[in-house]
Amino acid sequence: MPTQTFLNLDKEKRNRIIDAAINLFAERTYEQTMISDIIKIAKIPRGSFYQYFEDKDDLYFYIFDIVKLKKMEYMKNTLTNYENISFINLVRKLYNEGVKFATDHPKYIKIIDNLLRNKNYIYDKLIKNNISIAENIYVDLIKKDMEKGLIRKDIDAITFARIIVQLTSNIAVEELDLDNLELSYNKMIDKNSKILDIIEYGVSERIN
Amino acid sequence: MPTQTFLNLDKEKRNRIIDAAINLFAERTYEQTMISDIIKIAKIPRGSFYQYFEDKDDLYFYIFDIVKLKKMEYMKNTLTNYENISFINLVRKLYNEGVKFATDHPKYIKIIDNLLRNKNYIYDKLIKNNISIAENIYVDLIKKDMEKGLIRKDIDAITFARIIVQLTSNIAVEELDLDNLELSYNKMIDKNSKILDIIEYGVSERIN
DNA sequence: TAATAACATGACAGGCTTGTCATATGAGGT
DNA sequence: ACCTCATATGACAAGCCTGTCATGTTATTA
Repeated sequence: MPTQTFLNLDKEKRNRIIDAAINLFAERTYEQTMISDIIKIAKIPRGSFYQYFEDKDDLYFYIFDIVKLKKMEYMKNTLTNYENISFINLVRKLYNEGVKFATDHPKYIKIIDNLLRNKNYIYDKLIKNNISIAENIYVDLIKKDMEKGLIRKDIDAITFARIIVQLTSNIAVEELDLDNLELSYNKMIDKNSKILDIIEYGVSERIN
Repeated sequence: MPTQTFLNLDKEKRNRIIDAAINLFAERTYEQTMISDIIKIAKIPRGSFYQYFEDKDDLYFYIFDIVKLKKMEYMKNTLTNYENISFINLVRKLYNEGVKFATDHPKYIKIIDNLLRNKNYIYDKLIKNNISIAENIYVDLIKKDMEKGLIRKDIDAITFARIIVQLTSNIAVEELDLDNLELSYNKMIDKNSKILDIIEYGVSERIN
């Protein structure tokens, strides 16, 4: 948590620091990003930084919170209202919302991507837990769809949930090209749809 | 490449260094592993290390080569002789051979895992290229199976290949428990089989 | 045995980072 | 004008790591 001093800062200065951090964490991993770089770009003295944040972790968590909140804005609706939709279509929707978020806020998605690519203690703190929560929710939804006959009952729900987590958390970002966001958007949407088509067919009730 | 001096070393000393490196690279990532740790465990002076290897990269590449060669031993047969087998069954076979390798040489698979989890420049050098080679081979095989009617023709071959790469390179290791290798083995084989069942059905020709 | 080549050794310089602290500056209230 | 509290500042200590090098030590060969 940033200090009160940081929160009291005038907006311009605060944003200078936040922007510098976002730009750097988007370019490099957590370890590769040095406080020295951040203060150089944000044009604040070293001493000030430590008056605003306890340490690098403190800053990173603060920035990641901003990213997370923004991503939630895109998914909130879907996540609070998924009763009347099949699991696969829920995943489709979330995926597409994620893609929209990614192209609207490429730097934010780069930050997330850097975190996912680097499974250190920060990853453990910020992601690991959430993934297992997601997995559990997915398993429940999959089981419901099994009852409804949308998914074969001989599928292993946990395995299926993990396939989804695995595929959704990684593949999309590879296509993100900062210089051509519109093309990236279309590519990602297309790819997601193709992946989920295969999966959907793979788990659907066999027609005998 | 290690120096001639290193290769001239008596076996005991050479193995002490190799073992120390393997143990450390299995426990920690490349960046987290310090030369100081290696020489402490191998019980050689700092100066000697630099008489054997140019730097940390040099040692790492050497160790990784050992790992790669060992893994190849397990897959060689399948990889040189995959004409009369469907793509999905090839993947099944390779996957199961990978699992055998993993349980026979848990430290080696940990080294690979640490590399896959940390996408830095070492990853780029050692893995990235191979993945795209694998992808290309997969695409060819997928297309052949499409001709044979084993895989639906409306599947996007590249997408399918990537799904396979993605799933096979990541999921298995999560189950590896060094304290119970037999159980791990069974779990991994089981999981792989379940994943590939879903995928196989997902891409197979629809029966109308 | 003497000379030469191969190998061993650890102190040390150099580079980079983080976090601290004593001091300076400014803003608001009385 | 003065005092006080909040904020600003950058030099610096301390830590850590890498790679080098001058100097021993051992092996080999003539």
